[in-house]
This record gives sequence, structure tokens and C-alpha cells, in this order.
Amino acid sequence: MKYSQLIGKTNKESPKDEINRSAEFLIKGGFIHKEIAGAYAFLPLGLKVLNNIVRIIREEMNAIGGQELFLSSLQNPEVWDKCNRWSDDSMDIWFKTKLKNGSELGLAATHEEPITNLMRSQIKSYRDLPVYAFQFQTKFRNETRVKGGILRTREFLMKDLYSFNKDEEGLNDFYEKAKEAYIKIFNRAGIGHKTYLTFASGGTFSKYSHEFQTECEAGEDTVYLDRKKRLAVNKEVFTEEVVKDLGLDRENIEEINAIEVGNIFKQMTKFSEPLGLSYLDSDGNKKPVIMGAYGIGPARVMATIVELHHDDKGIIWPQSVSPFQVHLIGLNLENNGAREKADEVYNYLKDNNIDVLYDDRIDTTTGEKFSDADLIGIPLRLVVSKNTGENIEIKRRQENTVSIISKDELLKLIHNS
RNA sequence: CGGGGUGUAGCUCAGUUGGAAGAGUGCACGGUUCGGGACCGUGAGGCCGGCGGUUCAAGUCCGCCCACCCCGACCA
Repeated sequence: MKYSQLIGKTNKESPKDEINRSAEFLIKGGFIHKEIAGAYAFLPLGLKVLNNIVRIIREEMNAIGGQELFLSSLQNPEVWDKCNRWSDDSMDIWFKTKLKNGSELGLAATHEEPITNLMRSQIKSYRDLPVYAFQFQTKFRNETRVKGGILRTREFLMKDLYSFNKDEEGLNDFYEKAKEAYIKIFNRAGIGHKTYLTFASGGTFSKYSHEFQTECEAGEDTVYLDRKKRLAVNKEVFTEEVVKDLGLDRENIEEINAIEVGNIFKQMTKFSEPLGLSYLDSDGNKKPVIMGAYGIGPARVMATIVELHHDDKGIIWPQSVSPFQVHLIGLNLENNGAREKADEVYNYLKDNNIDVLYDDRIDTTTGEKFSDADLIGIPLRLVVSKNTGENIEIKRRQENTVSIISKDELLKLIHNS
């Protein structure tokens, strides 16, 4: 991709209102655009990052047997009514709308009811179980207050997986698998070292649910962390009894701010019973399906990555989610053949399937190009200029030293990074 | 939803006592530069958040509304 053609130019000034570093850099760097409070457009750079995060999540969900599907955003109030969640008293974050004929519709705040209802046509027998369905879908939540750029919005992409088992044992097994998958996801996304399994309120049917909380100043959650055991407890359930229950030592517990990047719930029969999702076991007995729900917000993960990986100049993407593998800067492009030389390197990289952002701007100073590269945060920076001869300069975003390498060494170095 | 703050050029902002709409940056054009946002000149760009009021006269004063940010409450 040639930077001169890219939608989403960097801005020299930081946005006026954004306090969070992630919001500041993502807007300034041309990754996202605020449409209204709590609703953001993703520009090409931002979408590439988001898609990389989605890809990681998808791979890990497939690996534990998830099947991807795609539910609708417009929802039928009837199924919600059966679970007593249509009324604004029970769920006050609804966005509701109407058909031309006046009947009401809901804009998906979550998909538990619709997926449960859908599965009634799929699950009849114990032979149909277990089954695991997931999707990446937009959620609409009429939050009274949004916060921190894309950390908390009213419209956001969510990966939600729903598990359907014939008994609690099956649910528990899968629940542990999902836990492991989540740990892999956050490790691959570069935030695993600061992400902790956190005990949270379990709701009606189980003692605890689990959240994945990433330690971060910008986080809006308060959790109590045992760093050695890598276990945390959300403030909302933090009591003496819970500390004892989990075998934690009060002495080792510290209070931290954290971002909730994922959560997993055992829902048991909370939705299957009211919606009539049941199966016949081998004895012909009708039993309710045992469910669980597993969520991750990719855009929130994206913001969290930025919160954890940046310096004063900008973002430092982990290679796994970086919008491009390398950022190629051509300098002095208007002088004797420099353009041709830079183009040649660009084409060479593309021909070898390297995803490259090529700063081919002519009337742009060196400093500006370097500053933009620092802001955008692609982990490998290449420079071709009159000083580099037949070679290429390479520098890692998080390091200050440059080295000069030959074109032959280039591919190997990129693949090893 | 309670409290606080802010709305003026694409962006960041100034605008005195009510008296001709401004700067920097970005953008376009011309020229000098060319390895860390360099410089000179010319130019385009405005519903001063909206509605109403006071006044000879409102970006400026008054009222109502809207939007955005921050703190708190809330967050299956």
C-alpha cells in the first residue's frame, strides 16, 4: 500500500478531547474516526489491525471446536420477552426501533436469546450435543456514558461464543478449554503478560464467572490481584469469604486498574429453560440444554494493546496484529533514480508476499516521514535513500539503532521478526 | 442520571469594554531545501454548535436546547 493513497492521514495535533493514549494515537494516526460519542469508524489501518485480532480469535475458537455463524442485528422482542429481558426495567441498555407498521424491534445488545431460540431447531437429541457456535457481530448498547475512545462504546464488534452441552460436566470441560483458548488469544495479541484470570460475579446459576482483566491505568475496572498466582478478584465480589474461598493470601493482594478484555459465563439453563431448548437423552427423557457464553471485544483488545505498547511518539504494534509487516520509507524520491530504487524495493517485498506500507510521498520532509512511522507503529521500518546505496536500512520500532542490510538478507530478517 | 468543563477555518487554538472574523498548522500554486515535522511568497478555506431574546450594533450579554470531554453512579 502506498501511503500517499491511503485513506487515513496522520494528524500533527492531538485530538482535543481524548485523554486516553489509545484514543489519542489511534485517532492521530488515522486508524479510527469518531462519528459520534461511542461510535467509531475504522479506517484502513484500523481495520487491518482489527481484522488481525479477529483472525487470532477465530483461529483459537475454531481450534476448540467452535463453528462460526452470523446472527442478525435486528431482533425479535418475543424471544427476549420469554426471558424477561425485553423491558427497559430489566435491561436498560436497549436500543429499540420500530417497523413501519409500528411493531417493536431490538438492536442486538447481545445474542443469547436469539441463538438459544435458533438452536431449538438444531438440537433435538443428545446426539446433537455438544455444539459450539460463535460469531463476530455488532452489539448496540445504550450506555449512559461512554469512555476512553474505543475502550467503551455504544456500538462495537464482539466475538461471542455459545456452548451447548448435555450436562454440567460437559460444560465444565469446555469452559476450561475456552479459558485456555482465551489465554492463547491474549498472549498472541501481545497483552498476555498483563492479563489475569479474574473471578467475578456469577449471576443466578453459578458462584463465579471469569473475566480476563488486563492491568492498565486506563482501565475502568478495579480488581484485586495476586501477582504470584496470576489470579485476580473483581472489586464487585471481593470479600473476605472469596479470598478464603480462592486460597488467596491477603498480604499478596494489590489493588489495580484493569480493562476487561474478555469474559466467560456458565449460564446453565438460564436461557434454555425459558426458551424451551431441550434434548432427549438416551433414555428418552427430556432435559434442558446446559449453556455457557464467552465474549471478547476485538476493538477493546485493540485499544488495550495500544495502552500497553506505546511510547511518547506513538504506537508500537506487536507484529501479530500490526497493520503491515514493514513500513518502507523512501527518501529524496525526486532525485536521480531514488524513486525507481524505492519502488523496486517496494515491488520486491510485494512480490514476496510481504505486507508493506510504502511512504512514497514526495513533498514531505524526512522528519515528517519518520514521525509518522513512529506514530503508526509498524514494528519494522525500512529506509531507502541516497545514503543506503544498494542496501536497505532497517530499524525496529522499539529500538533506536539502525542497521544496513542487503536485499538478500531482508526477507529472512522480516520472516524472523 | 448527578457534578464539572468545552463548542470560532480540516486540526489545535486566540478573540480585550458589545463596534470590519484572527493565528499556527494542514491544504493548493510558485521557489529554495532534503536523514527527525526546514524556509520564503501567493491563495482557497467561516451558519463563531442551534433557536430565541436584549441592543443602533452580539463570537462577546441573557434564556432554552444540542453536541463533545472528564469525574461519579450504572455496566447481561
